[in-house]
Amino acid sequence: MMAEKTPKKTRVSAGYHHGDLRTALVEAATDIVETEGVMALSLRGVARAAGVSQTAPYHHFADKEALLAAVAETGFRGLSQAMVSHIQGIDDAGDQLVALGHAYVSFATENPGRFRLMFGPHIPDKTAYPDLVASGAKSYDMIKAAVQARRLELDTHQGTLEADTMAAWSIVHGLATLLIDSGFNEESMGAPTQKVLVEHVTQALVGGLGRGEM
Amino acid sequence: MMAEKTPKKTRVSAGYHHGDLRTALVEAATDIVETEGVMALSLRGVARAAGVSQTAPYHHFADKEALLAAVAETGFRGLSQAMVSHIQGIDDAGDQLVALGHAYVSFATENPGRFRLMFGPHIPDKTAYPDLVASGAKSYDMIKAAVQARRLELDTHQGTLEADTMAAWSIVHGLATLLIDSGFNEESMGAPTQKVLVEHVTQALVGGLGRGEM
DNA sequence: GAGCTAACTTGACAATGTCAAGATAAAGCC
DNA sequence: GGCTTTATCTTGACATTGTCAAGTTAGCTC
Repeated sequence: MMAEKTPKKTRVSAGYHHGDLRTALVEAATDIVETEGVMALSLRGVARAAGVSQTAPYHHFADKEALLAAVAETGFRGLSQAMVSHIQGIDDAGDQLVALGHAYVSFATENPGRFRLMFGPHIPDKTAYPDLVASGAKSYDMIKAAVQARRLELDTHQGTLEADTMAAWSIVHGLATLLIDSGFNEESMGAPTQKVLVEHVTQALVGGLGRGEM
Repeated sequence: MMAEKTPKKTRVSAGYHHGDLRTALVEAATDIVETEGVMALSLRGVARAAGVSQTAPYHHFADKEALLAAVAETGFRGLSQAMVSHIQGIDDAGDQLVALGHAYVSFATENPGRFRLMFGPHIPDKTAYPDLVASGAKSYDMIKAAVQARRLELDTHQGTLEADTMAAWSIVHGLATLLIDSGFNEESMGAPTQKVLVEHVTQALVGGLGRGEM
């Protein structure tokens, strides 16, 4: 036989014990969230998709919301991963910020279901899931680091680092949510326009950061 | 008697016919959305709050989503109203943009439930509700007009009006959603900070708009 | 092997969204 | 006035859902 043993992480498939139901459930849920939307997801449906009984998920998640939190967490991990790989080899802080913007917006438009889950109201109190908060903080910290570097480049001491970080985060986050939420893509523009938009929008910010008029 | 007749818009209260169930339902739903969150809203609960049977709402709304759309619509109306009143008497386009930012963010933080409903995934296909789209477009148009004016002030012909509008909308929308979604308010800052943040963030944009480095 | 425990199942319950059929009353027509 | 029409609201029902309680299975330790 080709595979003599079934280690921990691979599915054992057709037994009473599933082998790795937890990740199977997260994957099935992610799939549903991405293809049919959060609204269409039911715990029972996820269990069905994973080939187990309705109550099996309760041995791995406290309730439906906890499953969603796990899905959101993998989303945050994917997001910060994408951000990391987008700034590799870029030294200029301004360029880094633009690159982070591209990564952020691309992730959102490519995984709208997860993105909405990550920031939407389906997990009302996200602080109840420490792992969620932790993986979410990574993206924030990356933006903050780039903003910090940019401030050093410009020798800016105006405003606070946090406020500038919020500005940077706001603009990419806003663009991302607007792109996926307000049916902008399809009608009024084509595929390449998104990149141009991100470029323009982030440049507007990068150009404006050091220049307060207050 | 003090009130001799019951005109169309006031509740007739205790009859078989309600008088104005539609608006009563929207009001009850808005209340629940704002106090307990969208997640906690059930059609039956709304009906209960309005003092009617479970299926009464179906004579005024096709389904639960249609009720939510109506709530969201009043939200959009309130938003553009707030925006209008915030720029009254302001001539400078840059100042107008800042004022619009304040209006936008204040509306979001003061009506987080409605705001989440307006842009969140609970109404998956918003284009199915023309009135919703129409009232949403008003806010967009106001931002666009201010951006247009700002471009004239700066004599900018760089990028497109739409792209600049998206930049402006993105930054205020992003800030608004981040403020209400990522538990930022309570912990790390006090009440006055929000205003400062809006000021800083919008100024960063206004300062950057005319200054592309592309 | 015996027993322990985690993983899974069946069965049930209350709550929900929604449909079908009937009851009520307000408005229009004579 | 009385009669008919029609919009409004109700009762009753159904499938689906989230979740609990109690039982079953099987892998692990000794």
